[in-house]
Amino acid sequence: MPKFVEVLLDLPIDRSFTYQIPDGMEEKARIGHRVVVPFARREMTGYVVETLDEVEATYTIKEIKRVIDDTPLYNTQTIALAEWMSRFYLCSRGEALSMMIPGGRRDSSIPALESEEDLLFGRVERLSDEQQHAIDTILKREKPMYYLYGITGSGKSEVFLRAAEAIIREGKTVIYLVPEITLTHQLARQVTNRFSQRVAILHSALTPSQRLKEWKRIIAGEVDLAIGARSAVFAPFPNLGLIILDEEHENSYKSGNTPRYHARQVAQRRCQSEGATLVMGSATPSLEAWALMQENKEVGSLHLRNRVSGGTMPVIEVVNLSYEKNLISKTLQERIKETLNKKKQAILFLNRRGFSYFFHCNSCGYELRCPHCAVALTYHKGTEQMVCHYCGYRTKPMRVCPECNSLDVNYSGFGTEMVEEEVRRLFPSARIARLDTDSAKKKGQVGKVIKAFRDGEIDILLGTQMVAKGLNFPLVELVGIVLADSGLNIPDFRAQERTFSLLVQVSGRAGRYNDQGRVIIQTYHPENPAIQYALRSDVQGFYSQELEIRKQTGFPPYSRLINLVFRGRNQQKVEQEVQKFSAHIEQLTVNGGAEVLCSSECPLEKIASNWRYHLLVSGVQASLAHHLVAKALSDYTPARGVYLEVDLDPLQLI
DNA sequence: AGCACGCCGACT
DNA sequence: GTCGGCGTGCTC
Repeated sequence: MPKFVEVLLDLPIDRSFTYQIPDGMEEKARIGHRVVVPFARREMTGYVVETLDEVEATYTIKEIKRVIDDTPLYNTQTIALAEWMSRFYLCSRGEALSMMIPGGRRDSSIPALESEEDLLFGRVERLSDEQQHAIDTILKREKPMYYLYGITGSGKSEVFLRAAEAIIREGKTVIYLVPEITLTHQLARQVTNRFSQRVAILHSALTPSQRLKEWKRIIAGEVDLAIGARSAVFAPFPNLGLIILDEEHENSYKSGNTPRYHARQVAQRRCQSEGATLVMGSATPSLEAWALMQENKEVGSLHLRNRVSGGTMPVIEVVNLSYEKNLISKTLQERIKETLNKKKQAILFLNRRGFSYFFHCNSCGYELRCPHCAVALTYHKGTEQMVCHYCGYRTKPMRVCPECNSLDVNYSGFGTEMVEEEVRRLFPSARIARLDTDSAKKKGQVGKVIKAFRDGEIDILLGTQMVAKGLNFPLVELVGIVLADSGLNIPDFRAQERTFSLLVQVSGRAGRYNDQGRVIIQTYHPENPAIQYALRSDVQGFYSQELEIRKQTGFPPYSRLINLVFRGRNQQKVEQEVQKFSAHIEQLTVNGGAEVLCSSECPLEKIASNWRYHLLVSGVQASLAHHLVAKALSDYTPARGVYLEVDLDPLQLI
């Protein structure tokens, strides 16, 4: 009977601590149980990862205070995954494990959108040849991963579900990952019906105790399929057969706090070590996934070309805003009028992101770009400089727009409020509602607006990113993208990819229930590749030229980026610390292959009275960048009051 | 991450 | 003389 245990704690130190098991507690203090332990004059929740019969110690070993769980919450496989995560994402094992276990640190995701989904679950339809071929290929499992690539409405969900059913019939289990926003009550109900209750729903709105209950059902073998967002990738199935990753391109698969894991990477790892198959799907794959598909080694590419339920693609028009007086162009005004006359609805989409922290021309939207990285420069008010956050290039902001000679250049921009005002002025009798992050803060507000819109009580819905996802409303005939450029100008090498993806996703949805679907893209740069390829629905064309650009500029997938963010109350101290670390890592950068690209203030240099500086490391070979940072971090602890966060494969540098 | 210990400045 | 700044080290 073991008398000692090794315990991991949710601390940024990567060590375990030894505790003694009090008499009579031996049965319950096993691997997989959470325990309460005394630790440096306080109590903490710990995770038992090992049991020991005897230990040699030069210190006095303390006793476990109490055991939390009656039955194990995790197994050696889970612990191994946490170990991998700590190595891969450069965090401690305790941080990784406590992030995986419910009741641990909360997963701070956005509250779920109460919209309904249109995945045609439950309805048994005849499969198309393409779908049948995809299912057959997946079930052969000749490759460890498959990518189901096809437009919205091509029946990806049905392929996923049939594959899941087949795997479950083999006695194995399935994890079905969806972006947070698509996991709705209706979707949950449909999946539950289809798999006759043997389903666990891991929703972010669940309380820790509800989440724990679902975990225990999974462990107890009462469940064949778990559906959920990002963190559902940790669902503790002992006999995992399949992981489905729907809408693979979605950024919400990447965690926003330490460890900043990506559900796709974790899923890959789990499938690899547990002998399961990974099936991903999207109409607009991430460039990383696309590159893997082209290689055709580990990822098998399955293309769904046709829409299952018919429905034509919408007519897409591009309007050049340069020749327009108003923010809402004559063409868009005309289309809105037509739509309203037909008693149909319109959605106006505005990508507001980024306008506040970069400098641009208010007349034509012109933006200063980095000559080395081809990304927009970020305006720093304090130093009156334009800075590239990938290579550190600096220059003075412009006084006159070089494109249109306008003097109206500054760092302010227009937001949803401004557009709303204009729309109200143009259509005084229309019923208009706004849906964005500000209005989403009020609880229940989002659901109310969406319901009203669905019930036809609103004519024009105005919104940001939020409306782009769940916008399947039968009465919508018109989608207007008020300013496609606002996404193109953000200082990010993925700006083109995101814009293209968004345009394709939005267009794909507009024609879903309706043969009259129309999409109007307003832009100052109609010649932009993202817009042009989206207009022609040329997905492959966009990816090949974008991959070429990434190759030339040395960005992912042709390199690995690691962003190290230092933050703290005291600006001087944080700055000093970055410089100190920069010198330290520079010294290790000897045989090349990986280098420090840039170390400077963050694009948003102060958040919640915390000063932020970052250091960006890049490696042509992923492992070289990883090794360099791991080595630099191995014998380093930041000064007091300075906190370091590691972001491996960052999606944005804010 | 916390929390105590310890060594230097300005205060009832 | 003490209160309190934050630099350093440790936690089984």
